[in-house]
Parts: sequence; structure tokens; C-alpha cells
Amino acid sequence: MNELATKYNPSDVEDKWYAYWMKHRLFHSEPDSREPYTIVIPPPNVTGILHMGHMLNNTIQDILTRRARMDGKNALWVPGTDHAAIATEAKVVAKLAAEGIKKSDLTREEFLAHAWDWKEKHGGIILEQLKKLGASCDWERTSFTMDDIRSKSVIKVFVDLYRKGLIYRGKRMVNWDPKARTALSDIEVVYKQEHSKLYYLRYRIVGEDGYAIVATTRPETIMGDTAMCINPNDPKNQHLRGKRVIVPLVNREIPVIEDDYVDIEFGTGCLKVTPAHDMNDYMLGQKHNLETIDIFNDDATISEAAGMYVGMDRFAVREQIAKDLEAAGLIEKIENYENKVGYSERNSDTVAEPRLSDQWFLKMGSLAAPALSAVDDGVIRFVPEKFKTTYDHWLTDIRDWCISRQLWWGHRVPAYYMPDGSFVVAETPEEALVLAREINPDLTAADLRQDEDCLDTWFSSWLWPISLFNGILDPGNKEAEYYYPTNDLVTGPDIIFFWVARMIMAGYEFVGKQPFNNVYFTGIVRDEIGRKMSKQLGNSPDPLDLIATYGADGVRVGIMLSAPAGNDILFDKKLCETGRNFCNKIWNAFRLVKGWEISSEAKATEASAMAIKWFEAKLSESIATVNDLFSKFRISEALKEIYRLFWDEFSSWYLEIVKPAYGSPIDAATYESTCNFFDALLRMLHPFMPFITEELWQHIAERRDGESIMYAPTPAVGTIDESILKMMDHAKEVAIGIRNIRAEKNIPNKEQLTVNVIGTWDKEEDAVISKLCNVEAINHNAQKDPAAATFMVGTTEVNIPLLNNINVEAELEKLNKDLEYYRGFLNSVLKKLSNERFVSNAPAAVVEAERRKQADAESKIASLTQAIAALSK
RNA sequence: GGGUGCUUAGCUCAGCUGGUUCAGAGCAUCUGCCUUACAAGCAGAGGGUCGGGGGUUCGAAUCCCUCAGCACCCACCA
Repeated sequence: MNELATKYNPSDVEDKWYAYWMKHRLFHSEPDSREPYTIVIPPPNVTGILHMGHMLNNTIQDILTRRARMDGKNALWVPGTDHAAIATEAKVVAKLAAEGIKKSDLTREEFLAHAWDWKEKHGGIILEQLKKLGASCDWERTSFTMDDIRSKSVIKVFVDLYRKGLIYRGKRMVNWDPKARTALSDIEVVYKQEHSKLYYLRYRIVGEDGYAIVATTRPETIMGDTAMCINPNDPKNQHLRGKRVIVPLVNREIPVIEDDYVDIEFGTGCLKVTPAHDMNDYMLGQKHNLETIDIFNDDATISEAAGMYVGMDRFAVREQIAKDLEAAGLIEKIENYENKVGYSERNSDTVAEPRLSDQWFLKMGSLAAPALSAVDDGVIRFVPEKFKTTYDHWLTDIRDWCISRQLWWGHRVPAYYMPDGSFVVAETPEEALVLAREINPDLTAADLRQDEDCLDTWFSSWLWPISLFNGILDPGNKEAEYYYPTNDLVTGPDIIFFWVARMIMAGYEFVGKQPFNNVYFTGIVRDEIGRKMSKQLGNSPDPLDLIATYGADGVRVGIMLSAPAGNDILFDKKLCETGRNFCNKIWNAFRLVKGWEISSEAKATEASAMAIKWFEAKLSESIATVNDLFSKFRISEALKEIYRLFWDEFSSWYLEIVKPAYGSPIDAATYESTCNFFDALLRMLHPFMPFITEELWQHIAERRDGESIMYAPTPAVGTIDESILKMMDHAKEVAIGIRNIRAEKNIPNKEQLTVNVIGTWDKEEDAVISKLCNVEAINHNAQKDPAAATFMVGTTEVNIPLLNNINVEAELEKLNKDLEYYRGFLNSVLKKLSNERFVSNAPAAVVEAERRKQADAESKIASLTQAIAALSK
């Protein structure tokens, strides 16, 4: 087919077919009588851009969706984005700062106007990028966690949980992000191992000359010290019992308290207690009724309450105070120390600060119970299963969720304060007023003040599989009934707590059913030397560049070739090259087939007829394998299987056999079978490589406008004729043997050969061998020719008489090497068989197999010995 | 401190229920080929005592124990 280039050009076809699919609304789904198949996308950050993790994740989702669609299901993949409260607010703040605008100078409404502007401008770029990848999402259903339905759902759920008594407000020690100036949940703190210093500080003992030495990593918090604590059982520190000590520099007297929380072995056994700035100290403070001095502002600069270093940053103070303490002779020593420091997950350069503040919490105990059993009982299946343990562990010992954030970009807490400080919780200000009036009939709308806080982003995304179908506001509606529970969720294990676990809880709490049946955890994408891909390292290739270079199909294949479930994937561009080359292979196979001239008179050759029968069986066998792999979510292996089928079996063997001689036409029957095989292969490949398969599928047969491979059925398993598979395996072995002889002896392919078979095989395969190896005649039960190259297939010897004299010495060397090998082999088999315990204990079939090996080896040795004798004459 | 994985060819990894689909694949390397679909290709070749040690078994890459190294997750040791 001359009009087809020798190389596949993805850019010629990708946009064309994506537009075609969109035009014909082929991604769109409505409830109908078919079985539904549903995936909801893990919503990427609305202002984010595509990275390799998304590529992997969404390629898998697309494969699953497209496969389900071809399996005849009503497949729906719902796209959308997440408002990403902290991340997006940080971006908007930074953008405003660049323009010289401070957030603190803006009203909430003004700031939100800027934020929405930003969202309009940058939001959804990532979704456009997904289209380039070929994602078959139903774009008509694109949602956003802050759109109308999703926002109202969040508020409704908040009110519901509040009324159930599961949400409460309270002053608690929480993790604080001083950059974003907001509270964080426990799991939003990431601990990193660090080289720190351990400062040994001198606290003078009141009424004595000596000092008590306290070891701390955070000397800057001494202004907040309100006690020193020792273990009552610590023999070293008995002399401190009941004493008071003086905080160095600060010169405040504090009591020495006793608690067996203190580790006698650590440092000096003396612990400084700073209830406002440490989780444990807070606990001690509560227990021992200590004063709490909050020495930090919300941006972690020193507050007025500290009395010194006011306005300085905490880390600057740490350095300064060390110098000042040193100068005052109040430092005993400073040691190097390894410890873990908690950072804000969203502002990864910012150390989180434990901070006492008023926040909203969700009680988790009753929510966790059904979520735990759903996974334990297998109602929800995790792939790979190992993540069950992690999940169990977290849910078993779960803590309340801090759901409030001191941000503006997000869903505002629907609590309304009355002038006396008490509050009501309601979905709207109007309802709030009604409730407030029940308490105080004199109140007006103007008296109510809505809580300033927003809700954690995850407090909206945990509803995603429900709220996408409006299942919160309109429970039991037609769509929710049809699409929920969704089938598969594809996500990374890093958000198993943030998102997966919470969605399961929400599913049971608000619908009474699991949100999905299977969770497929992908690995983390790393670079070729194992580093996590990140913007900072600059080691993440731009997915769109990759698509431009290798084509979307090539990149999809590249990423899938190395992506077993749950294992990290070391991404190497070379795999995309493999993917691109595969596209090219498919393309050229198509060029070959489409280039044939078809003759209705010609009859199928014997070789072609056999090849067709064989490939039918091979195809069926492969389809069965792929089906099995899909059922186990071994998607990467499924692709490898199809890759091998297309490249090795179809292209290298099948096409080579049926290919007509140059200039000759192909018979119509073989042509038709070949096209049917090609069609089936394209359908198997389509979920992985949507674009090239659509392009070729449209050309392999007549198609109507609007038809698409997207809705062509996945090929079904036919009968698998084992005998023909075996016969062909044998024929391949013979062909490889002959090719080797040609290579060794430098015999051009054009030169026809004669093959003598000493022994026999099924003559049906002769035609195939002749076709593949340009063999003129195969003589069965032939006489041994001493001047022939020889090789063995099974127990049969194959002789190729050569026109030119063969190199006797080289031939002998080869034969002797073979002989040596088979003697060794026979030896090991005999050893096994002479072991009585083996013969009596091993299953009969295994013993039988060994006996057969013995017979084979003996026969081979006999033939080889003969051949050597003949040659040596 | 607890947990979960991993360690197989130079590299990345398969190897699911112990035994001819058990020592594999791809990439890389090497040797021939511009053979009329494809040099982004074709035909071949070499390369591993399956992390160390012990055990169970007729038989172990595969099951058990142990040691070592690596990775990740969880946990309030200043």
C-alpha cells in the first residue's frame, strides 16, 4: 500500500480520532439495561499539571474502562478536579504577592474572587492533557469538588454528622502549618529523619547552688516552659523531688513535677515541659494542671507572650538563644542528634508546629467499623492484597479527624455563632436563623456570624463516588442506583488513608454500601536510578513531550510495560521507545497485508491452510491467558502477552508463512482469515493503544461513520486445538535449526535446500517448513549423508546435504559438543531414576517423564554417535 | 520501636498451587543480514552456583527458620 508511510506517524491520527470519538459522544454513558461498569477518577488538583504518576494512573483507568466497554458493559469513567484547598490557596497567595497584594489586605470575598479567577484560568489544563493521552472519560460529566452539587453535598454531610453527634468543636493540640497558617490533620504531617542538635540546658535549682540539666532539641521553646518533669523512680534525680527550678535566660521559677512518662534513660532524665508546643507536654500539662504559655504567633514567629525575641522566626531564635545561653554559661553541652521532624505535607519545606487551637473534629470510631470489615470480609478487594494490613492497622487505631482549616478557598464550615458565642449548625443562613431563634427569639440575621474556617479538602473528596451521581442530595436517584457502587478504583497507596479509607467510610455512612468493589494500587513512578519523580529534582519528563516524541500509544505501552500492581516503577524513556517501535511494527504488518493483491482464483496453499488453523488456536490460547490476567489485574502482563502474540506469533511466524511470493497474489480465503486475525488483534490491543488500533481498524474493513473499535467486542476464546499447537512448535524448531545452518554455513536465503530426515515427523508440517526456509524437498526416512550439516529435533536427526564441501572438523566439534551435553543430561536423569526413594515417592507421572527423558537422551546419543562415526570416515 | 515488601543475567523485572512452559522476558552486548511490510527492522549467540547460612522433602528460585542489605508505611521518646 504505497500511500502508507513506512513509519507510523501518531500526530496524523491521534487528534483526528479523539475528535471523532468526542463528536459521536462515544465516551458518554447513560443508565440503560446493560450491566454498568464505573470508574471515578481520583480528582487531580484543579490547577495542577499532568505528571508521570497521573500518566500511569489514568492509563490504567482508561485500559480498564475501554476493556469493559468492549466487553459489552455500559462503561463510564467520570472525570473531575479537586479544589485542593491548601495547595491552591498557596498558589493564589503567591500570585497575589507577586503583584504586591497581601492576602491580609483583602476581604474574604475579594480573595475568593481572585481564587476563582485563577481557577478559571488554570483549572482544567490537566483534563485537556488527559485527552492527549487518549482518556475515554465522559467529559459531559466533568465535575469539581467546589461546584454546586458537590458543595451542597459537603455542607449537608457536615450538618448530618453534626446532628448525629459525630462532629464537635474543641480546643485541642493540632498540627499547624505556619506557612499556610492553618491546622492540619495528623496524616498531613510527614516525618523526615534529620541531623539535629541536642542541647543540654542548665536549670538552676531554687535554693541550691547546683543545676538540673535538661536535654532538648528545641531550646527556643523555653519561654513556654511551665514545669520540669522527672520520673519518680529515677535514682539519679531523687534530689530534685519537690524542688523548683529556674528557666535559663527567662528566669522564671517552675515546679519539678513527677511522672513515669519520662524515660529515665533519655538525656539526663529531666524533661522540660512546654504544654503549648508539644503533644506530650500538653498531656502532662493537663494531667498536672500546668499553665500553658503560647509563645508562637500563627506564622511561628515569637509572640508577645514569650516576653523575649518577640517577632523573630522560631529557627532564628533557636540559633540566637543557643548563643545567648552559651554566653550566659547556661549550656552544659551540645550533641549531634538524629531525630524525626514533622513537615507539612502540602508545604513540604515547612516544619509543622504542634499548636493549641479551636478546631472542628470528626469522631471516627463508628465510621471505621464497617469500613474495616468491608475490606476484611473481601467485599472490597485490594490489589495487591498487602495493603490490607496497612489499612487494617490504621483503621483499628484511628484518631479523630481534624476537619477544619484556616483557609478561605474551600467549603466554609456551616456553623453560625450567636452573640453569646454559642452556635447553631445548619445548611443555610436561613435555617440557621430559624434554629437560633428557637434559642433566642430576638435574634436577627445580622446577629449571626458564620464560622470563618473551611473544611479539609478530603472532607469533600471522600464523598466523590457518591456526590458525582448526586447521591448525597438526592439519595437513591436513578443514576446513583445504576452507577453506584462503582467497580474499580485506581490510585496510589500514598492516599490509602487520606482518601481510600475515608471514601469507604462515607460509602457505608451515607449510602450503606461500599463505594467500589476493587481498589487497584499503582506503584510510585521513579526515575531510572530509583528517585521519586519530583519537580524539585527536575527528573520527571513532561508527559506531553513524551507524547509528542513517541505518540500517546507508545507512551502508554512504555509505562504499562513496567507497571506491575503495587510495585514502584522505574520509568525509563527507553520503554516508550519500545512502545513506539511496537506501533511501527503493527503499522508495517498492516502495510504488508493491505499491500497484497487478492486473487479469487488462487487456492490457499497447504502451508497457509495450516498456518490459519494454527493461529486460530494460538489466538484463542492467548485470549484465554489475557482474560485470566485481567481478572487478576495483571494488566502489565496482559499487555506483554498481546505484544508477544502480535510480534512473535503473528508477525514473525504467521505472516511469514502466508505471505505470497513476490509479485504473486494471495488467495481470497487466506486474505480474509488474515484480516480477521488482524481485526481480533487490534481489538485485543485497543484498550492499551486506542489511537493506532482505531486508525487501522477503520481501514481493515468497511466502516460506517460513527462506528468505532471502541464498541467492537473483545475477541472470544474459540476451540484450542492442542495437536496443531504441538505440530507447529515442532515445525518452528525445525525452521530454527535450518536457519542456524544457513547462518553458520553462510548459505544465502535464496539458495534452495534439501532436507533429509533420519526418522520421521508429521508430514503435514512439511509445507510450512518449506515455505519458511526455502526448502525444495524434505526426504523422510532418508539415508544419512556424510557430507551434510546436522541437527537434532527431539529424537529425529535432520541432515542438510550441502553443495559445497562442509568443514568436517567444525561439524565434528559441534556434534561432539552436543554428544557431551546429552551424556551429561542422561547421567543426571539416570541418577534420579536410580534413587529408589525418588521412584517410590514421586508421583507416577513425574517418574514417567524422567523415563521418557532417558529414552530421548539415549536415542539422541545413538544418532549423534552414528553421525560422528559417519563423518570421521 | 512495630509492620509490610524486596534481593533471580550488565540493567529493569516475570517466575501464581514445590517436579519439561524452570532457570525465563525485555533492554543492553556480540555475530550475520540494506532478504520486496518493518534497520524504530530481520536471523542468531553469549551471559545467572536464583542475597548468605541452615532446615523440611525423593526433589527447593519456589515452603520453614535465621542472618545481612535495601525500600516503604505506622508510632508522642524530649
